[in-house]
Amino acid sequence: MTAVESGSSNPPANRFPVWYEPRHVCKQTGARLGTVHTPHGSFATPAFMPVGTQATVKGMSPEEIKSMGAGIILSNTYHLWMRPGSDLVAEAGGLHRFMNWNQAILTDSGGFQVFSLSDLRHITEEGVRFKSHIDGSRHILTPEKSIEIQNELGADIIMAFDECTPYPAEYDYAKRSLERTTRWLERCISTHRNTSRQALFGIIQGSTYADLRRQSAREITSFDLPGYALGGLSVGEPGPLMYEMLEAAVPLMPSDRPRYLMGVGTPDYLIEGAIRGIDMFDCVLPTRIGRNGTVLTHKGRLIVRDARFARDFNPLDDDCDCYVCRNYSRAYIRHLIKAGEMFGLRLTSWHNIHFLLNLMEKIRQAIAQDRLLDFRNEFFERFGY
RNA sequence: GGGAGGAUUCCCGAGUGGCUAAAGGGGGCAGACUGUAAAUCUGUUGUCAACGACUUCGGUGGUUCGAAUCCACCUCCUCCCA
Repeated sequence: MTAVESGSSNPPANRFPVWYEPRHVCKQTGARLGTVHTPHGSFATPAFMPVGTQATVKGMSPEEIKSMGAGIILSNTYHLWMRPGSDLVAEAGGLHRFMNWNQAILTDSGGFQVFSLSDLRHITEEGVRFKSHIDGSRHILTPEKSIEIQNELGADIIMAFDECTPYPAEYDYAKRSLERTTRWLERCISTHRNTSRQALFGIIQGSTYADLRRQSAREITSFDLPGYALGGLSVGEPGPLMYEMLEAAVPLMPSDRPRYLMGVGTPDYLIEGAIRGIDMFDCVLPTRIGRNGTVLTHKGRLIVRDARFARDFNPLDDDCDCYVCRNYSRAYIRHLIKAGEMFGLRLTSWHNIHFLLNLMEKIRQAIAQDRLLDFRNEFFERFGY
């Protein structure tokens, strides 16, 4: 349960463009409260990063995302490479200017697309050959190419090109895959040009095998990088198995660098991740389930599209003070969704993003007060875990 | 007034003697969604005491072992000619 702090750094971490400033460690859980500094502002951790794959958090304006308290968002190398092209983004003055977001941005390397576009790609030691999901054209994404693209895009944090291993994975495959991800990291590091403005994070793999997670953590953290991530989790494995992997890997990750758990997640995973020493999370969940008619509430998920809410004039969550809950009812939002009105999708996305950002704020407060375990129990009591 | 074509399960629309409770859409209902090929996908959608039974394809009456499908008449709708 308690994340072990280890590996104090000798050189100061703030020699990187992105660096972790510790604030407090929860006496009850070992969870970390901190601040991550970037060339485009700082954000408090543990932090949730809304996902804006195609240089937009679907349905939301940057101003709206910012007003909810997000200090950093994600975007995606593969998708921006396919369309509109990283050269075009560079010509626009970089991703921040292109999309009018002046706070921090993290770009994923395309490693997740190795996983999610598995029918359209082939992996070799050199890299990954893709057939474009847009027009079927053939492309090869290598560690070098991914970093070149990310250098052009200009995000504050860029990710190493990895293989997001699917679940379940055979032990031998998971081992070979993680070792290749380590070799790819070396190539990413030697390609990375803009080291003064962009921080490259390495990604720990190892599937659901604790010893492989430890092996990967040792290999990846042997490179002196501004931050480290855990990938290949939350891809279908049972929750307790993911927690086990965190407990295996996190203690091997340096305490003076941000730790990022990729692709997570649900409220319970966010809390459990924070308890185990994670600082950064991202997930498409709030926007995706929002567009599909589901909202997060303090009492659990609620499919507001369902008929039983047709005449429910209460807010989505009676314990929420977001713009949506202050102004609109379940009945109205259900109506918009049933009628195919885009505003409905915006409202559910809005509320869901707010819900997770607000949850992170509560987690940070609980850490500051050394009561994150109590908070977890109180939250789960109502949320239904 | 004459001629032609239609009426199918919530809607649109296939089906033209048994394999049809009836294709396919839409709509409805429910579920899923975790570094976004997702405003997507999946299931379900006559009734019931429900591994079986019953009632359905405008109405009535026939033909047949058997009809949504064939025949007769009736009702309504659309189109064309006067």
